Amino acid sequence: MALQVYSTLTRKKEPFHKQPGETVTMYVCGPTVYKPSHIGHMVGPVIFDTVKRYLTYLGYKVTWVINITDVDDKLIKRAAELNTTVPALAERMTADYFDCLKKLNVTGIDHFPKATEHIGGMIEMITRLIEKGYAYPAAGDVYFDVSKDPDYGKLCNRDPEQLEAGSRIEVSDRKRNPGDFALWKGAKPSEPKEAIWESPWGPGRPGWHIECSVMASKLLGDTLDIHGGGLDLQFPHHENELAQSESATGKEFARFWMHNGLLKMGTAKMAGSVGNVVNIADLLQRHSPETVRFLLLSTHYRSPIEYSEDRLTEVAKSLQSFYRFFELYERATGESFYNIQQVECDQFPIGRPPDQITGMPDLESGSPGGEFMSCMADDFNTGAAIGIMFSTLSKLHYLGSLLKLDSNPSPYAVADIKNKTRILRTMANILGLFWAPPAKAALGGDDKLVAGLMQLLIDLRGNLRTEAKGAAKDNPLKPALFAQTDLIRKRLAELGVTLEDRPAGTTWRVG
RNA sequence: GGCCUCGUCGCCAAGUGGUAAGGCAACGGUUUGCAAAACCGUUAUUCCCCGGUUCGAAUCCGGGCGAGGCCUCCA
Repeated sequence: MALQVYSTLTRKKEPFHKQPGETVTMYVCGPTVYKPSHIGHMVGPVIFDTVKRYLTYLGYKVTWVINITDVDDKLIKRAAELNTTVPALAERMTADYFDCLKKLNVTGIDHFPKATEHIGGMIEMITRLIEKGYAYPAAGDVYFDVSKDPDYGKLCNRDPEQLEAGSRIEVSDRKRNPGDFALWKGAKPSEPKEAIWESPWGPGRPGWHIECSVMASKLLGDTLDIHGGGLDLQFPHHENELAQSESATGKEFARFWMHNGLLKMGTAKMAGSVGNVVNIADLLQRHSPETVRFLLLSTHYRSPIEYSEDRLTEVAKSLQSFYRFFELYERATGESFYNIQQVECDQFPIGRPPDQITGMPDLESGSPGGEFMSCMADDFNTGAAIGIMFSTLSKLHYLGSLLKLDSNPSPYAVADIKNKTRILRTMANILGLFWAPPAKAALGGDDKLVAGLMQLLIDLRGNLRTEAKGAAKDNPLKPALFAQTDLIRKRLAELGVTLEDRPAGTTWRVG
């Protein structure tokens, strides 16, 4: 099956048709940096990071841009509240955003343009729009005239005439039509001077939508292959971006509009405006970044995801079986799962559709499963792909049992499991999962002293076990010795440490 | 009022015309000194309801009922 991508513009899946050339250009709307990031802000980045990983695996080069909106009403207001400047606040919140991305293993973003660094380009585009008759200045502001754009509303199926019916649109006698939106906002007396720029229409700052149009074309060209963002940005933000850009350039703005579903808190979406946000920094106190990323990828990207502690706990539980396998793998092979080389895909030339990637639905072939690749080719169906990954894990565990990896593996068995585990490693790489071993750190598990003490305890308990197992059946010491070994295990469990007695020796872990 | 989604096992979730993936939970069994982990097996004749199209529908169409998003800032 060749790669199919759902297009918001046509409301259906379409064969992925990029522009000529090997590079895929992708633009995703980023945050307004006035508050620390909440989990909802990470949905898009995690999804599009996975999209990039998959496309890269197929052999495309992907250039991905996320913008940083560092000037806007909310920033001005918030900076005043905190008695700081807009640039200082923006810088701090941008750093927070970057930190969150890094923690969730979102590594593929190539450029983070800032709105304030592209004011000149915005003035140019606004000027061009005025010259072409799509925009008009009005008392220090500049507005886009929606009545001049014949296909305005095509992205969201909006009729400009009906926009008048909606009474929530900002009323302004400067606008010619109710649906007109600001390209440039004249400065108000109360606004700080670091948020004011000179322009042909007087001092002010850009409207919200224009920055994306300008930065996208500046960095990626007039036509994007993929434009992404949250579902809540469809209207008016993306509709207006599209109208501006296509009016200014006369070219198609984006081949594919992809919109991710929103994170919900109970039944309502999580958003600053609703006041039900969960900060990422807080969240990561309770759950690993991997758990969070896994949750975000476990459902289809266009569906809403409900955030809940229970859900995260459940996901964390399901990850355990992967970790158990990684440990088994390391015991058996002496090598870390995290260092495995993925199965390369470079035998598949650029643009070659995934249906030509053959072989491999099971563990017998050396390339990552056709089933997995088919799921990803079907509009990046990560939920189904994760299902395949679980099945693959099961097969590997089963193989591990057959090969007796935990007691006396033959060199053949070790070689076999090493070879087949590469498939799992490859799937994980495409989804951006299992990038680093889970920390034992919670209880000091990474500490050398703790590790030493644990080994001491395990050795002493091992002596007791050996003695108990060697004792005759009717020896009264036998149950007493076992009682001691069980007590040690029980007391450690109370501390959150699990002991596991295996043929080759006892292992321990936190959790 | 307009536009747009969604409703699949106790919970989460794939599947969008060919006879219900996967995870969590639960219950049997193997293994283990006992555990833990792992393995094997069981768990939706049925996909919110009612009609229709079809040889065939969870999937398409019509009508209900229910939940949500956008139309104002929002990832």
